[in-house]
Amino acid sequence: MQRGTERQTKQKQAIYEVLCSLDHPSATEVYERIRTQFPTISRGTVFRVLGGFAESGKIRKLQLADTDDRYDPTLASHYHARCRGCGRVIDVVSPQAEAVLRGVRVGGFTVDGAEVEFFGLCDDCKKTQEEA
Amino acid sequence: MQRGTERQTKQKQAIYEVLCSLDHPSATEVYERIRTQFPTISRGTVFRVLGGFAESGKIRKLQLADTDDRYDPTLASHYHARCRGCGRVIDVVSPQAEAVLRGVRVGGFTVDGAEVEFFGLCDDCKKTQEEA
DNA sequence: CTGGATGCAAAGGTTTTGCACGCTA
DNA sequence: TAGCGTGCAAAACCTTTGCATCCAG
Repeated sequence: MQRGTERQTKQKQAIYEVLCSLDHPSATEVYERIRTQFPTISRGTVFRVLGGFAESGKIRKLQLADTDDRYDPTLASHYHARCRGCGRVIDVVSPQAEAVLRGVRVGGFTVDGAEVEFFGLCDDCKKTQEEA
Repeated sequence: MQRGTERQTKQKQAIYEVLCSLDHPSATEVYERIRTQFPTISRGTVFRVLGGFAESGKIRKLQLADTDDRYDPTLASHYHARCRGCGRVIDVVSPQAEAVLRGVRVGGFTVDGAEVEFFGLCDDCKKTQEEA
């Protein structure tokens, strides 16, 4: 009956820092990157730590279409836009959308949250596409 | 210069029917189910056919959080709610949310679509949880 | 007939797990 | 010192692919 005492370790700290320095990275990207300064860290640890952070609410886990899971250290409420061209993920803030979504009622179901993923093309990819 | 002539086969037909008879199934669920009436069908075929349907726009491919890809034969615009308890997926229709999301502008990005996933508990799971 | 569609099986890639050892508190 | 966290490696999963064969058009 002992409360899960979360322990502070260099690995956790490093993983969190790397996460913040990258842009919506996947677990593998964090792993690759952290490996440069922490050659012995294991994939399993990265997945476990990231998963733990997400579960405890310290970070967010993004499960977007057509790509592996990504992690986001930004906790403030926001959505995401994903470029169909380069896969880049951009943060989207829309208090208006938030308000409307919060008001949506689903029969036989109690809603307690919603995620939105926008699709489209970022300016760079759009330009490239137009040139072609 | 020959247009990709899509061929009609019993497998495709059966896969589509099974998809309609199940509730937002994953490719594996479709495979298991179809196997009862089509013992020799292969996993690869189910994935290929489902993927092809999705790409051609005949069905929708749902990539929801914490679960494998699911397929939805309903093309009319709608969103999805996923029960945290049993994982059940429920269709959600909200013209209002749709309208608002269509109006969202993202800097440096051209939005051409949006998906929404609601989270919560279905009545059954809510009841079960309250009893505990 | 012809080329797309299947079946089969093996490969791929991501995420999870079991275990023994190490290290934080 | 106790037991959570880590490293390592194998397992589990879902999905994709290569290739020979089959069959719809």
